[in-house]
Amino acid sequence: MKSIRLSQQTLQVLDRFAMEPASWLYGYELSRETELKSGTLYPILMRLAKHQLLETHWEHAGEGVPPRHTYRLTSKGIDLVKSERVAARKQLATRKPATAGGRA
Amino acid sequence: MKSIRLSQQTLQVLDRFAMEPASWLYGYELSRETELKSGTLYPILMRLAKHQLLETHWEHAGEGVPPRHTYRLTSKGIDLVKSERVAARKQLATRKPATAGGRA
DNA sequence: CAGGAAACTCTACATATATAGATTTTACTT
DNA sequence: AAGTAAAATCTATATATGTAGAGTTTCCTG
Repeated sequence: MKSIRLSQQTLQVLDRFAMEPASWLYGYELSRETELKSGTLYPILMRLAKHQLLETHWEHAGEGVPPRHTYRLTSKGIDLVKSERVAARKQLATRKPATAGGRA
Repeated sequence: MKSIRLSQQTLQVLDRFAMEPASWLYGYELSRETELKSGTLYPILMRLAKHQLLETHWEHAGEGVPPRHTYRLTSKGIDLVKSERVAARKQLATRKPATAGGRA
């Protein structure tokens, strides 16, 4: 399996998951928070799940309540988010040296 | 529990179920076939279920497929539909005598 | 770097279930 | 029959998930 492309939109989604690494989140909620359209978001979620960065689950809330398709970071997903953070910091350091921590 | 009101729309729905008394049907399908709007249809289904004329079930079709809320006639529902049919025939007979079965 | 293939995004639409609140219909009571 | 209370319908909107297909971006290879 080819490795996934970490577009800006995909990173946005991963970052939202990284805020609460243990929680199950569902599409509509994510679409409100990231302001990604469903036609962008759902394919991203499916790709992330296919690459096992997210695991999925249909949540049964109750009798009259339609089940929700929920997603959560796998440990592989958590690792990826962490290393992406490191990479982002490094790149930032290269391009804009010492905005924070420079001489007073 | 007060007995349910058998409006024209409710009878339409019951009749559709009576066409296939053993099958589970779901809302969207019924809304296309009866041309009832979802805002009319879903409350009818919920009322019929509340009165135990229909039983309900969330159908899990598969991994990528959202579950559907399906409904089916209970035996009580089947009885009611049958007796409604008899009642309708009687009323018809009273009002329009012998359109079918008259003398040749 | 140019060209093409694959991956991805975006717009639009389809599928699916449900609720809020205004209006209408029905049933009950006098 | 008129009043009224309850029940049902209807319009509009929200919630929720997904796909098709056009267009764009990215990656890879010569």
